[in-house]
Formats: sequence, structure tokens, C-alpha cells
Amino acid sequence: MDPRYDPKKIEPKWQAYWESSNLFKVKEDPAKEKYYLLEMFPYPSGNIHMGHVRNYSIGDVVARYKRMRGFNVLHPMGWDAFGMPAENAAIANKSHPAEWTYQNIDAMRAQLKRLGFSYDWDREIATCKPDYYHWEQWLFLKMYEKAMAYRKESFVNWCEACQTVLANEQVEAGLCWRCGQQVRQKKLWQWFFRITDYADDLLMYCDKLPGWPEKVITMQKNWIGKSYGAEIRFPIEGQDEMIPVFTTRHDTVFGATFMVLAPEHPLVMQLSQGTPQQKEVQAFVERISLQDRTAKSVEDYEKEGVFIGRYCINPMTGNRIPIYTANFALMEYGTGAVMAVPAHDQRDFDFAKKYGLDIIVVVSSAEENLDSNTMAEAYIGEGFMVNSGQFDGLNNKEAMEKIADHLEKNNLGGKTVSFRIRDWGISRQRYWGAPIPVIHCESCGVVPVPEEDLPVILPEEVDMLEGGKSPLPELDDFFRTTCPKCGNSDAVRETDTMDTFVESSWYFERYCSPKYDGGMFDKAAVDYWMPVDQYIGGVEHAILHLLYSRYYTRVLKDQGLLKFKEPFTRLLTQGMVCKETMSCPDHGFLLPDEINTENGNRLCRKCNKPVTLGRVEKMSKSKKNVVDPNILLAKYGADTTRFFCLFAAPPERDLEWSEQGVDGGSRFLNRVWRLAAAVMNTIKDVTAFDGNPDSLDGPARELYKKTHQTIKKVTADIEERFHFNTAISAMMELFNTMSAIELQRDDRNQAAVMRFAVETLTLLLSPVVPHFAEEVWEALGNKSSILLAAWPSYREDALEKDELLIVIQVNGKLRSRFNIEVNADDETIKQKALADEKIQKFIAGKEIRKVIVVKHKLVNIVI
RNA sequence: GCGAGAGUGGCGGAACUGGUAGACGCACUGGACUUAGGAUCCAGCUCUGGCGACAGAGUGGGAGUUCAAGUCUCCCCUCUCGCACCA
Repeated sequence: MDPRYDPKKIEPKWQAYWESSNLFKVKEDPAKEKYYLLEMFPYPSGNIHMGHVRNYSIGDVVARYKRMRGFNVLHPMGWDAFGMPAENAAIANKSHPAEWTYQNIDAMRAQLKRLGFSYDWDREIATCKPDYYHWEQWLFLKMYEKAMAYRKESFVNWCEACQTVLANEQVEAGLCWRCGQQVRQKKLWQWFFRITDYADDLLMYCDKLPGWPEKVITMQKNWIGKSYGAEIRFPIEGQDEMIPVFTTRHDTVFGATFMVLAPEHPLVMQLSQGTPQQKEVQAFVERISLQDRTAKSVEDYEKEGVFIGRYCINPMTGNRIPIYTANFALMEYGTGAVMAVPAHDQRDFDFAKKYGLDIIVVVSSAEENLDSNTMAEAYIGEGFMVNSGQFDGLNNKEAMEKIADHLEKNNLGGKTVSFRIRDWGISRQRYWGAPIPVIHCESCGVVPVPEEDLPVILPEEVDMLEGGKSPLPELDDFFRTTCPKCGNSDAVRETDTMDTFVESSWYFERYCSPKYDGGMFDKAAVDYWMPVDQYIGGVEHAILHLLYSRYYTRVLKDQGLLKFKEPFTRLLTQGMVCKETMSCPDHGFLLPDEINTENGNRLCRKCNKPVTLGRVEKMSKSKKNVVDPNILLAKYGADTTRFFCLFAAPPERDLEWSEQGVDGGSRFLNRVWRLAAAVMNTIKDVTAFDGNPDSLDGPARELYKKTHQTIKKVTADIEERFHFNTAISAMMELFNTMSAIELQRDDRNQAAVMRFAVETLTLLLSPVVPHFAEEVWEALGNKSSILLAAWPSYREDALEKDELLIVIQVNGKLRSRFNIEVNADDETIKQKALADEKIQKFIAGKEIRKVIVVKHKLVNIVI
């Protein structure tokens, strides 16, 4: 064994071996228990970043560990290859998105291989290939048949810079999530998936996902946003029409003194027509449509509205109440109309005060006397009913039930539920995506592409247009076609492409049979592998990707293709990789090599001004606090890089990057290596000790027990909670015990125990630092890969301690401690504690009121 | 505002169902080996007082339950994340 640890030499060696030996290739094997471990596949942006390294290092440990535990482990990797950045890059470099994408895939695949991850590369997929999206288009047709996919004209978030529609989820604080430009509203014909059909089911199953983090479940529940309330219909004065509203406070309906419609509500223009208010309303609606909806915080977003010139009737009181349109009413929620009860809703209260509208108290508080003239804010608490006709005096909770009944009986409305979630808009006015397989015909309308004509291939011979506008409508070969129904040659193809979240909603099923050409996937393979046992990825996908995948899985199940509803049994959301930022007052954020260090002071290389150390934040290019994995790989190698990612923090928590921490990891591996090299000659031809510890004594006995204790600890840390940081700590402790032993050449037991310890430590380390472990394993004389070795098991009889350490407290304070043999009884321990010299000092002359003995742990003397 | 989570040495982080607070690592300090060391090895390392044995304080702050609280209960403060006019 080489006395020096040289990752540059051993890492390529084992990577080549793994590749040629096909050890990571798996197939369905009913005799073995399967384990499907999946990490979120990356977007091929050009380079692997530290977030990927962390994500995939965590996954690789689990995959390798489960493999050693005898599972048939599916551990695939692929590329989420459609999407806008490819187009933007192609426009910038005057190339093609496909070219850019495939180059990036090649580069990133090489990086992943360089990190030594145990993927079955035969299953690699790229979602931009026709053999992948072919089946997505096929499912689209099935969804269209069932009206699960449909088209409607709707307001969409439009990003002028990207020339595309964004899903609500892709708008962050009013800005485009990709480019940061302001988003505005535009009306377009769009394709949608009817996810709202499954809103209840998706919500209900949130409570049937015990392997998911509570946080993600909560976020999904909030996103679905089910609320219980009532619909109430308000007749419009002088017309037959009614305005339905959704409310969760139908107990307050008697206090509804005005009506508010969303500015986009069709009745706004319709009703104001011909009234003196018409012009003002029109101007208001136009102004609001340009207003940036979400950029500002709620507090400084002023509530404003206008009277639309018409009234409706409060169905309970018969009162005539004015109809307003206001910027705080949302067309997308409920019915787009709100019954305003200023006495019991803060928003309505503010609005009423501003426009001088009536305030009527209908729920009276038990504690304070509410007066509509003097109240300073809305009363939203519980109470008893007043000013509410036959419901007066009732508790408002009861009134809620009774009023709902009343509404139902009189055909004025009734109980209902409302969801926040809206249908999934999948249309993108972009080129680099999977074409939506329909044709528009003058006479037949929307005609689905016949199944046998699939896939509708995205033409790759195109010139990208400046600004990101899709070239598809200008591409006659693609665009112009004949109608499959009537043969009309004036038909045109749909040029919208699908949201890339559609591709990522089923890629995990495709991995089960990635080359299958008879459908989306081979049913037998999916039945064997799915669902995913453990999914690992970033929290940023807590809602969108995960919710869409859950939905899509339900669609596939209803299509008869799957037997289950939930694709991911367990989910781990790993924390972000963070690092402190550094900046110069003149030159902004700085990279480490833009800084000079002079006797401890950091100075900007450009202007020599002192550098400010900023807070620890998520690594990002714009803040220049990134670490390039390639540099780490070159300097330390893959094993050290992986090691640090796992050791620095538990996976669910943010990881703070520390160059010194990486050094520490590297040092530890070097120490283990040197120890192994130093003892190798002595232990090489020895058989590892594996008997009862009673035949051992001294340091050998201690080491033997420590080794078994470590196996137990490491196994539990990985198995139960993926806490690799504490698992590694335990391995370090074992190492410290090992290195404290001075090996005697002639002590055969000692050599056998050392052999056992070295073997065990190597096995325990192998999922974390696989190249390192393979090399040591080979040096130990093993002929086959450590991948084929079994995970070590511990013996109960080797876990027991030889002596117990008993601590003595006086009044709960630690005062002394002593060792005693394991089978000492409580009374003996108690007597020994009382007799303790130090304890005597504390208890002398005092009355002992109580002595508590905690078995094998402590004695507390109460005086 | 609502919801979730977290506050432990100089730092990252340990501590099972209440039972030795600070495992393990980093940084730092001293020493050894050395032409040299940013390599390696040994020792120390929560704070305060003391040469010392030792004593006192200590897990964001304040109360409480208990023989015993980082851990349980209540109140408060701070931070992070998510949602944010959802009727």
C-alpha cells in the first residue's frame, strides 16, 4: 500500500473500474427487495454547482449503503433538458438550444462521473429527446379526450423580456422568476391541466405522507388552500341576474353594506354601462390592469375602488347596497366578488372609512360594546348576533349553520368550499419545449394529432429570434399542415410548447424502462420499482414540482397505467449551500481572488480599500460567494469534497462552506490512510477477530468494543435519519481509538482486532469516500470490490461496557463520580456514593432527605 | 399579518424516551520533531475567580413543574424560511 494518500491516482482508477465492471447497472429481480433512490435531476445549465454536489453526495451515500444492505438499488440520473435558459444562451451565442444543451450535458455528466456517483448510466434520459416527449404528447391526447387538458382564454402573467407566459408559481413578488423583469397581465388562449379536479384528493393525501417533511406538507396544504364557507347570491337591482359571492363569514351577511367586484370581473363593465360612472370605472379598470399586483408589500398597497353606478340587494336584509370595483378583490379567488362587511373585516372596514360607506355591527363582543360610529377597527372575534333578524342572540358559530340552512332553503346559496389552487397552465410561447400535439383547423377547430402521427417532433433546423420569440409560427414546414379530420390544407399546428414541469412530472417512471418504445414506460418495470422509496432535492421544489408530480401520477393511475397515487414515499429536502459574501464599497461583491490579504486585512485588489465581510448567504453567482466544484476536485479530489459536504451539517440544514473545514476532511482521510498503511504489513495476512470479547483484554478489548459500538451508531445514524455528520463523528472516534493503540508485533489477538477495526472503518467509510475505501479494501487483500461486501453488523455482547461510570449529584449538582462493575446493584451504588470522599464534605452534618438512584447512571442525594 | 422552523463555546455542530452540557471537527494557544513548516505528533481550549486542588455561573430572556430541565409548561425577544389583500 502506497504510504501516501493520492486521490489523483486512485480516483480515476476506481472510476474506470466501476464503469467497466457494470456494478451499478441494475435490472428487475423479484428475488431481491428493491430500493429506488432518486435525486432531483438537474437542468443542464453548463456546470455542476455545490448544491448539486451536496444533493448527489447525500443520495450516493444512501444508494451505496442500501446496496450493501442487500437491496436491489435503482439509482438513475438524467437531464431536465428543455427550458428557457437554453434559448437565451443560444440567442446570445448565435447557436442552437439543442447544441448548447447537449454540450452542457456532456460536460456535467463528466463532472458527475468525476465525483464517483453510483449511477446506472444506461438509464440516462434527456427530456428534450423525441423518444421521451413522444409519450408525454401521447398522455396529453388522453388527457384531452377526458377534458383533463383543455383550452381557455385567460389572463396570464406575461414577461415581455422572455416573451412568454409564466405560471403564477413562476412569478415572484411580481417579477419573473428567471429574469427578474416586471410581469404584466395579458389575455391569451392557453392550455390547462385540470389539477383542481384533484385538489381534494391531493390535500387529503398530504396527511398520508409520513415520510415527508412537515414543512413541505404544510406548504402544499396552504397552496391548495381549501376553505369552508358559503356561496351567497345577491340580486342585482332592476335585473334578473345575481352576483354570487364566496364568504367564510356568512354569519355576518346582515352586515354586508356594499359589494366589491374584481376589476376584471365581466359584470364591472357590463353594469356600469350607461351609468354616469361608466367613464370613471373604465379608467379605473384600465389603470389597475397596469398596476403591478404583487411587487409591493401589502401594507403600502393602497386599497382603492370606484362605485360602478349600480346597486344590488342584500338578500337577508333586503337593503339596497352599492356595488364597487376595487383593486383588492381578486378575480382568481372565489367568484371574483366579495360581500363587504366593514364591521367585521379589516379590509372592508378601511375601505368603508375611506369612501364613507355604512358600517353595521352584526356580531357583538361579550367584552366590549361595539359601536359602528366609534370603532377604530373591525371586530373579527366571536360573539353573539345582533341586527340580524331572527338570528339575533345566537352565538355566531351557531348562526353560521342556521344562516347556511336558510340560504339553501330560500335558494339564495348555501355551504360550499373554495380552493386557492387553480388549474395548471401548461402553455409556453417558447420554442425549446415539447410541442403540444394539436392542430387548428378553420372548419374543425381544435383537432388532436392522431396517435400514430406522434411524436410531433420539435424541428431543430431553426434560427433563433432575438428577444426569445418562438420561431415555430414562422416555420412553414412545421406550422402549415393538413387537418387530420377533414383534410383541409389550411390547418396550422399549435405552436405553444409544454411547461417543463410536465417533463419532470414523470421522469422517475421513465427511468424504470428508459428505452421502452411501446409507451410511457414498461408496466412490469414500473410495478417493480415504483414508487420512489427516497427522493432527495432542494426545498425550492416543495410546491410546484412535487405537487405537479403527485397530480400527474394520479392522472396516470386513472389512465390505468399505475397502481398507486403517491410517487414519492419519503422525501428529504436538503438545505442550501451557503458562504459569506465579501464586498468592496466601490466594486461590489468580490471573488476570493479579487482580494489581497495583507497581515490579516483583506483589501480589494482593484482599489486597495478594505473589504467588508458580509453575511452568510446561499451561494450565487451574482453575490460571487460561489465555490467551483472543479477547483475542489483538482485540489482535494472527489472523496474529500463529498466528505466535507456530508460532515459539515446534517442534510436538512443549511451548510456553511468552510475552506478550513475541507482541509480538516482531507487531513482526516490522510490520517486514516497513514494508519492503514502503517499497520498493513502486520494485519494483511491475519483473519479479523470476530469472537466474543471475553477472550480479549486491555486495549484490544477496548478497541473491539468500540468498533462494534461504532457500527451500531453509524448504522442508526444513516438508517434512521440520514445524519451523516454524526455518523462521521463516530467514525472519527473509532479512528482516534485505533490510533491510540501501539501495535505489538507478537500479539496475535491485537493484530486480529486491528484487522477487524481497519476493515470495519473502511466499510463504514465506503459510501462516503468510495474510491478511498476501494483502495484500502484492495490493500487488505480483498479480491472483489467493496461494493460487493456486506454492511458490517454488530454483536450485542460486544456493546456492553466493562465498567459503569456513576455520577453523584448533591441537590442536582454534579459533585463527584466513580466507576463500578456492570452488575453492581442499586444499593451497592448508593452506599458507594454516600461513602464518597468528596460527597462527605457536602453531606457532613446535614440530614439526607432522599437519595435517588437512576439505574447504571447516577445517584442524586437530596439534603 | 398568517403559517412553519430555529436560537447551545471564538466557529460548524453533538446531547437517545428529562439524568455528566459542549461529542466530533475547525480555529486558537503551548510544546515536540525540524534548515524550514501552512506537514506531522503530543497537550490545552465555555466563562469568572484562584498558582492550585477547587468554587461559582452557564444552552436567547423571564417565570414554573421536578430530586434533576438544552430537553416539559406558560409568557416575552430575536432570526430564518414559506404564504401574503384568499373574502
